Amino acid sequence: MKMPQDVFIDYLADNNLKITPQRRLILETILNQKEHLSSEELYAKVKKKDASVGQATIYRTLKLLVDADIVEPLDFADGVTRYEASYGKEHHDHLICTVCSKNIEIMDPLIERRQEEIAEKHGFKLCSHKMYLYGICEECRNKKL
Amino acid sequence: MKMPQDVFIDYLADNNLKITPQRRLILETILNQKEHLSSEELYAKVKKKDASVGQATIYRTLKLLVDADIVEPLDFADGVTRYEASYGKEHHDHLICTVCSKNIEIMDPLIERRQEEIAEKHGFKLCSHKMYLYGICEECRNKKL
DNA sequence: GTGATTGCAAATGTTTTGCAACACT
DNA sequence: AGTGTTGCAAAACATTTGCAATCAC
Repeated sequence: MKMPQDVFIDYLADNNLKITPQRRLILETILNQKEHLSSEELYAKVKKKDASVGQATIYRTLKLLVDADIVEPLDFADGVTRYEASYGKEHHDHLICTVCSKNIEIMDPLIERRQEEIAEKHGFKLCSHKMYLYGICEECRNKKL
Repeated sequence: MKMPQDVFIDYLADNNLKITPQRRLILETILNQKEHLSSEELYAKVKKKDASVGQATIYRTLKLLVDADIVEPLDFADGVTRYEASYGKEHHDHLICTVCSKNIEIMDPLIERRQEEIAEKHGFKLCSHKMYLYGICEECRNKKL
């Protein structure tokens, strides 16, 4: 299995784009991160390593990484797009606490299979899907009492 | 089954809010609409009936309608929130053609139940969920050949 | 009459874009 | 050298908010 870095390099080469220190740094920063970072949060982390990097470069590089299928945009319905390194990882969905933003990764073959069936039934060839479950976690429910 | 209009009136009364021509008009406009309107599109439709209504009133009223469980916000991940009248209608998800944007409403009790189970397993009380299936419809696949 | 509501314009917050300077190949 | 890239600031975009005038009850 290729490293994400190499996938990126290949993607850039294939599209006549250039490998730059900023692009390397931004990808490294995402890869070293367990959590789902917003562009703003990523910007802060990148700045710690190189204060000269601009916001715009973050956005532009994220777009490339998404396009290269290395990173996936997530929508937790709080107004910001978050990103996670997805290359080489198994697909999963998210269960999100709407109070504390706790985020659990879920994987359910039964649902995955059913989604395929539904798409097929309607004559669709499924490309991708997004599923977000929003709820309140046990901790937060107990806090309220 | 109560009419959505009456649900709204009750909701307003319960919260010491007032019934205004603008609020009536906005609800009517959404109810008369089959498609999923963005705030912008709704604004345009409302203006045709009463040009004096402001954007802000659209947003404020949409918030009320969502809160009253009459209308549901949809997120098709294209930067705009869309809305659909949901009161009295069964919950459904969306199957979207990424080529022609065709949009099919789907309903699958099996998936719904499974979602509940997954949430419960993790100690969550499920509030809502979003599921979007993205694929290419038969028509668009045939066009390509 | 009183408090909620409105339209407007200004503010907000995220993401995008134009541009001149600069860097990768 | 030449095209792609960068940082900056300004722009764009959807949405929210402050406020004085107005309206519903």
